[in-house]
Amino acid sequence: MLRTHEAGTLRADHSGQTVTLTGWVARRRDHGGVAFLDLRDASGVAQVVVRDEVLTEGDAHDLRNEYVVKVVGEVRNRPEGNANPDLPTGEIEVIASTIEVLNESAPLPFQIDERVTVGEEARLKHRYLDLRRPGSGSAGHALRLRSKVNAAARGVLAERDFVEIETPTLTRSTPEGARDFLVPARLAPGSWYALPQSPQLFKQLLMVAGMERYYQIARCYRDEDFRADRQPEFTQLDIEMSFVEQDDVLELGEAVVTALWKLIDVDLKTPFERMTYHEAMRRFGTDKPDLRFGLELVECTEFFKDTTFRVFQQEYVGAVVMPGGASQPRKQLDAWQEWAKQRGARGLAYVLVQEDGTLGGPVAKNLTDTERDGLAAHVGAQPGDCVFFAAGATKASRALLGAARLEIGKRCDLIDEDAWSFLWVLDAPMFEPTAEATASGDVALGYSAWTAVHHAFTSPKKEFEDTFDSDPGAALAYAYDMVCNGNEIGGGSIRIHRRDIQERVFEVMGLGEAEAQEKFGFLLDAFKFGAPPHGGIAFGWDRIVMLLGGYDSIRDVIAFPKSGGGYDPLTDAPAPITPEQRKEAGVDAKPEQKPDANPDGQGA
RNA sequence: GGCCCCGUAGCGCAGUUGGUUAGCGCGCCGCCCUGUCACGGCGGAGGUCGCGGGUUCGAGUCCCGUCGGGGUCGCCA
Repeated sequence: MLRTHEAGTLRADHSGQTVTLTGWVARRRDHGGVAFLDLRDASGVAQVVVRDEVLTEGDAHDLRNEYVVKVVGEVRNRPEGNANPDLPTGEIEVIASTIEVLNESAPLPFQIDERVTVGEEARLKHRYLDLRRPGSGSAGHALRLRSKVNAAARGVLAERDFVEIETPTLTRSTPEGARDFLVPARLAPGSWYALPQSPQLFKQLLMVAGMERYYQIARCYRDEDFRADRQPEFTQLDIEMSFVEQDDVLELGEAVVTALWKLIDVDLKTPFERMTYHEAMRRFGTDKPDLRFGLELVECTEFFKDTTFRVFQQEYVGAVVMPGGASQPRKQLDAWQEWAKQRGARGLAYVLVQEDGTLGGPVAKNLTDTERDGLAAHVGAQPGDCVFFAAGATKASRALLGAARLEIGKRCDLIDEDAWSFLWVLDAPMFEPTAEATASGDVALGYSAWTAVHHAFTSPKKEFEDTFDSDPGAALAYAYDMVCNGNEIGGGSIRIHRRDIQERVFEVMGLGEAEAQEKFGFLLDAFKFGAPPHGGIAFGWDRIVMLLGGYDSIRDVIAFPKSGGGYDPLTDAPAPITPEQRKEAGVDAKPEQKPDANPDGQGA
């Protein structure tokens, strides 16, 4: 090693020792005859005192920020009154006897000092400098945390004899909802690999293979539009187990997550709270409720059963209360309308409960006396509160109220930012009407009235085994999501392992035998040979590290993330290819037209 | 794809109702300084105001378009 100690580890009891340090010049305070260098390495910072003669000898007179240096010197306690209590190494300093410049640094595009704010665009373009920035909120800290997260998960899984297995990243398009990234196959011009959206099918094959307990920290690829919590390539902790029931998977999931939160000194209570999908939708208007605050939705359909107010004569009427909301100025209430419209709603009806108990706002005068008298009590509103209503289709109205609940929680500061709320959302429906899916632009798999909510291999709950095809809308699945503070951080299901049930599921989805065989024949084939009952779960790894570290974006916890449009500001990828590459890759090759070829190129 | 916000020096930002030479902090360059710790002092360099068009006597400022970034809805295990 070029050094004997790491700068950030030096303490008063090193005093008197001669040490060799290596690192970067974080800052230089030159007083003419003596200069103070803050020497930074990965462990932290130590102050080095350099006399003018030593600087001259080391040809280090023009030392600038981020020069790489090697310092030999003696550790000693700082003179009386010169200690720096803000620094872990503040008791001591290193009196340099020699200093050697190992490398110079050009002037920086931005300052490494973590107290200086730098825009994300600049940081991503020079990510290697961004990662060099110290501090607990830095991207570099996030990567170190992430490494510990990986190790903690591996620890739990190794303890239980799980097998870590890598699956291909060049594969066939798998039947999940998103667009695939495609890679041309040079040796088969006109044919393409797809990058996996997840290792879903491979992990099921591994169960058929008798591995029994599989996991992988797996890179997944989806060609969709991005968000703060989405990247074109992202990471899942992917797990699959044989001979298990739903409770076994949930228990394992809790064990993994508990180990992760221990890293930030949070003890999670297990088992986690459980809630059915329907209950979550009814009470919170979402399948990933944030339970750090109350403010549940109130069903009002029955209450307004005989209403004369046309707006409320709907399949569903619901409400959410905004504490103290009655004092909002008119402008603010109008802004709520805009907010609702942005979400595709017509608006957000509201009633203001005045301090004297009378009701205000434009809706109030349309209500009958009985309705006015009972309303506040029914929705649990106090004088001074504002009651927001949504009326219309059940699903859309609840979604709007659920979003309003969150917005109210934020605006009224009802969310305890230090709290961690974990729960399982269980019993998701197996199918949703294709109309709902396609109306929202979804590409439905198959050609029937129903499409799978989770995916096509999700097992119906035992009590729906006989009826899921006669009444698909009512069928519930062994499907579960782990929710943390309103974020879905993991999800999975018990899979179908019986061929007859799988075929009936395909039938509900309108997927013919030939088409099923074409899309994932290799899985169906495998299932002929003694597929064990199995199930699993996948965790959104980037999102989990983001939550653990308190970051706002998953870009902060990815070493080299992409910006909007899938662009990498560091490498300038994606980039055009040369005509030669184009020819060789076979990008433009026309595939041979098979007689029964399906024109649908979506790969589901 | 829709909507909202942003784009001014290497970085972070200000720039009034459209008005003369576009500012501030940090950084950078030079000189000085022996106890500083986001050291300090003196001096200096650095700008196609994202790009294109328009309105105007005059545009960083107003209008249209476009590109880039961020957020959000759509979409997305």
